Amino acid sequence: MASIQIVLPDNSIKEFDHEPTVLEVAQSIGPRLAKDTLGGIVNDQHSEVVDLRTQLKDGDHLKIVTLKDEESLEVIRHSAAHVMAQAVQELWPEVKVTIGPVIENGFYYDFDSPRAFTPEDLQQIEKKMEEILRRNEVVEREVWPVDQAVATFEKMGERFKVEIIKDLAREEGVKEVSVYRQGQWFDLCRGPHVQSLGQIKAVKVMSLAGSYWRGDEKNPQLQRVYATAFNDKKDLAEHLHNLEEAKKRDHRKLGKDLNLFTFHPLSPGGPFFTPKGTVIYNELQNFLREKYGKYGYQEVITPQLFDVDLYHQSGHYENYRENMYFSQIDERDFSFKPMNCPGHCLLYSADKKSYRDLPWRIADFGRLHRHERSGVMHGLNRVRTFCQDDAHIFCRVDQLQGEIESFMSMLREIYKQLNMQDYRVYLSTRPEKRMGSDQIWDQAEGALKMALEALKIPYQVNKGDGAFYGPKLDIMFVDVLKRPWQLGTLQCDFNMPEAFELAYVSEDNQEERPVMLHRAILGSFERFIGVYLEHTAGHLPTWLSPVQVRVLNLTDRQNDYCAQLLQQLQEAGLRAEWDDRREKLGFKIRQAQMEKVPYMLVVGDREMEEKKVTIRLRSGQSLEARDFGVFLQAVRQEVLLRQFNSEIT
RNA sequence: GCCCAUGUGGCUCAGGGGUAGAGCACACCCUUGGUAAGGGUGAGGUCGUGAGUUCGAGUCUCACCAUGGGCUCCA
Repeated sequence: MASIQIVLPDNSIKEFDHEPTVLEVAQSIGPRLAKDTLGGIVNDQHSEVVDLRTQLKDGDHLKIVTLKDEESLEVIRHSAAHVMAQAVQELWPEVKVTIGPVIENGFYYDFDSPRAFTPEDLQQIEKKMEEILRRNEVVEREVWPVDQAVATFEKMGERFKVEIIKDLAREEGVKEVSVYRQGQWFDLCRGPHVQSLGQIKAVKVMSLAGSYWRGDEKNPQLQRVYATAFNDKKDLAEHLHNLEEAKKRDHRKLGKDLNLFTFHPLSPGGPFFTPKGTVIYNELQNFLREKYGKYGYQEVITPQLFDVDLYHQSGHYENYRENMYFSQIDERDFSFKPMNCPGHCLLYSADKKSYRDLPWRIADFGRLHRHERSGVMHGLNRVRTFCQDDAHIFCRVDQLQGEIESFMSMLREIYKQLNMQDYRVYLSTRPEKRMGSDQIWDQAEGALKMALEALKIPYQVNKGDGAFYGPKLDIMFVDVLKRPWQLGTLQCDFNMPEAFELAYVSEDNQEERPVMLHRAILGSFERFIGVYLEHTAGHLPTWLSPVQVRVLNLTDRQNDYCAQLLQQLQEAGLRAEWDDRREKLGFKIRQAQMEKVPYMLVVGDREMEEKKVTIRLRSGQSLEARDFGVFLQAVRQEVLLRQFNSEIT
């Protein structure tokens, strides 16, 4: 018999007289390894883990996955999802199962239950899961013909499973399906799964939520139980700790604690920025204005309210009405603008444009209103009124690449200055349903690609994910907690210029249609402030801090000196305060710390006599006393240059 | 919009049928204090809104409003 060779990561070869499973290979290496085996990675395919019961072929490269490997989490969690489903059905046999996939930090299972689960039920589920894990049952894989599977699940009343199997048979022509059995309980599943349930060391049921069968509102509503599983108790504890940390830097909490913004029931989704929050808002706007100057943009102001006819022309009424606010005045229908582009098109055609006017880059900090569905609002991240750092560029097709490059450079510059170094770029290309000729799409997609390549910016292609009116770039910012946020975007638009019959006169005196680029870097000020607060945990750079310097006196003997300092700080354009309350230094420091004031100037008799200040940073570090003028210069410089980190040490 | 949870002074929360509590913040007084809370006194709430049950409702029931977790992850 021909021998079957399996290649291990160190390039050693194991030989078999038949096609072995992953587990058999592990057994051939050693019993300890076999015991710990959770799956395998075959031929290094995107580190996708296959079931340990998978049969290997001659010449396969195999990496055995054990508890020690990151990849094992997927297997553990997948099996833990089955354990949860089993636990729920042991507790409430009438509950039907649907699906239970692994997600980013855990897994969930969607149940069809006649009774809504309660928070107490979650604890019960967790207890039952632990009980099942202790039984340490062996997990077995069985392969059933479709007919048998349908009949079995039908008899059990598991209608969702039946639907899944029938769909698989119909859409993918599947003839048989795999079933995993643990003791009496079994579930239809592709795998991979553990050898025995005792290999799952740490589980935690997290939360409860509503969901819909196959994610569609029209389908029956299911109950989703979120949970997670880890390789050991320590990792689980660490994960829970990280969640606590994320909670601490939740922008809604910081917004309250730092007194930056608030909400009122009379304007759901309508944030109020306090004086302090408004400082951040305006500073960001000024920051962008400075960049606009550098990159050749002109700022414009356009109306808030438009006759609905505008939105018929732009197509928003037909496609976006659900999200718009309307108002009738003098028997005429108006709508609040949900975006700036239609207004900008009107402004574009207010006068005759020549090719010499292009590219025409106009920026607008106009307020937008979008009627988001009531259940989707979330702090500053999703609101109903907001302001984008929006701009539109009208240009010729052959100018596209240059404009895209310029945009990406500007984005890179801004993100770098804000210490947002980690971001990903996605290029979405033509969808099935689209407008415009293939030639225009070729040009636009080509321009996007060439611009990214010219700047050596790595990107991923989302094939077919573009808008019907043009391809786009989406920029996902990844924050310090590794969470992605979509902030920046650049979209090519062939539709709007068409709808508004925009034109320019070319060199040879022909009327030509410009291309329109929609672009934003921060997204919206609202969302950006939310994201940035979480990214920095509220430790905003000095130039964005509502209070930049606070003077703290020890006794009222220093009052005159402190008043002088305050005046000089304010005259230098800094946002400075003097805490002149008759409180102890420790108390004043505590307060300034909690407000995350970047610089605390401690002034006692010593400082006063030597005309110095002692600086305390919000990091807790205390610096030695120095000349006030030197400090003032340094802070001014830091603010002027909008530095992220303090140079004062 | 849908499912579940929550809503008590500015903030964080306790109280679960007999008519409102704490800490912080706030005001005043004492304390002049060297790097994250000195002490005292006081003011402040028709307990999200509306209806119902009850002799009596923050407390139980229902409706509404708002907020929070989700509704994208597909055997």
